[in-house]
Amino acid sequence: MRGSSSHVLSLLEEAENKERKHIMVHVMDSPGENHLPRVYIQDASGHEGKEVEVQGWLANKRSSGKVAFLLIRDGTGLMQATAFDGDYFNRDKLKSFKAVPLESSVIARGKVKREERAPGGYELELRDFRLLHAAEEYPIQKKEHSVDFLMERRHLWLRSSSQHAVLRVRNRVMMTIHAFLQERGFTLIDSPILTPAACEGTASLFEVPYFDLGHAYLSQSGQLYMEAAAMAFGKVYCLAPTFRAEKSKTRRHLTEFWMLEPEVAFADWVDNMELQEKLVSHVVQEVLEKSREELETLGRDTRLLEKVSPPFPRITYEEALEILKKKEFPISWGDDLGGDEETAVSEDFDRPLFIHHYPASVKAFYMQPDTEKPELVLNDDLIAPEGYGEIIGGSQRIHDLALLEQRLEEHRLPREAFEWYLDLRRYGSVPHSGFGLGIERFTAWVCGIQHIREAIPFPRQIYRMYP
RNA sequence: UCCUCGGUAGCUCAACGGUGGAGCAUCCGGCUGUUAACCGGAGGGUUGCAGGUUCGAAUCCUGCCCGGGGAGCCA
Repeated sequence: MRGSSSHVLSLLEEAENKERKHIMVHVMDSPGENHLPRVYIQDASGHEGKEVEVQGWLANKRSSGKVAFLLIRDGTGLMQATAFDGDYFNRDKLKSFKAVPLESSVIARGKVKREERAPGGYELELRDFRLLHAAEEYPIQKKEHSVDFLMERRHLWLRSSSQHAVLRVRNRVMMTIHAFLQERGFTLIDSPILTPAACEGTASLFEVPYFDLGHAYLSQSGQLYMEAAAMAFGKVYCLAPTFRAEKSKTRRHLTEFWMLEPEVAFADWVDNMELQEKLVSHVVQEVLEKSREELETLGRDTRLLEKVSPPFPRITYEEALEILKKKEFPISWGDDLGGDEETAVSEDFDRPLFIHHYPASVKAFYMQPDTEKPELVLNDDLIAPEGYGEIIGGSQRIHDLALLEQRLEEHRLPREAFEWYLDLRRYGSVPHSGFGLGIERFTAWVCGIQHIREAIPFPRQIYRMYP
């Protein structure tokens, strides 16, 4: 592989001739000619003093007359490659690095060296550099952009360190949830995406044509199916996309988002809250421990996250009203709590806050009323601190057939569509409870980002379907 | 659907009734340890669209289009 630096130069000349468009070169030489171990950047420290090959993209570059710095990104990390005027590169050839466009795909070979001045503590002393594909001028620059500009280029924005960090945390959240529930005997049961009718009857639904049966609707919750599954498997959950055709235009809403929905048979509303606080605490602590680097990249102040451990403070809806009245909110019994109200109440607490026992009139038809005060239901909302709002909504479900029938009528829901659901109350009905956790809201809170659209790889919003 | 803010160079913004500028990006040149590197030079504009007021409009008025933030709804 000697003479490879002239290889760079020739490629660049070729690029100039073609006005730097779409240069593809063969990467693999005849096997065995240069058999360097291909190393991922996150593992580079284990190869100190050895010659390795790194495959990636050019994230940034700097140079002076006799030294060039090439910052390479490979998905696992960032590594600086250095080239000097010396044995492997002369001054002219160093100059040619300046012409390699950002985000070009490259293969770099050299010796791994410990270097305090390099980002990450290690750098690659470059001996050979290959341009796999010379990028066109990269639209996302090193200085700031508007969110709109970046969202139009979401497919490229994913490469930036902040977005990379958020989605790595999301990955950690998802995997930790699965592990937590699996270890506790839960079975993953996938709910259908195409459904025949509204689960809760209130929110608007996305409608899709469905052969001779007319229309299907994209699922807005897997809960009713989870209730069926809980009667078969005891402890179940789904973690799946959810669709809401509401014209919500806020930082807390997406039209397509992912929701975790556990459901447990023989569990009451208190068991339900205990499961929620254990799950939330465990996931937060796992992210703090195993995704610390990502949180640092995001500049997340983790002091409040460190405090997230059971038990969470619990107040009733009526106690929440008292707090709001002291803060001079114009609210009266029977009103639902909006985002501003939730934030105002949660400000008094330094941990996630349960608000339970809401008026039945503002909640879904399937929620179990309190025996003493039947105008209240055995539900809970979990409000994240720092203004991130509701991340969980949960409740004990109605197990009595007659009561559920009555509720369907009151909510004017088509009974036919719910016959199967009523069956669950005909054949061995039991008290049972469950909840829904919004993955993007949770991830946004843990990451400390302002808008949940960055917490999903390709957000769907009312005015955005691209890319 | 409602409230509110905005649309000027490739990007982020300034100019707020009197000849459209800056930083970054791009191109050219310089620099031996850079960290969103730095220094010098060059090119780059139908000010979202349509109409109106005015001697004169990016700027004021009307309508439309597009987007941001928020409300409602909820995860």
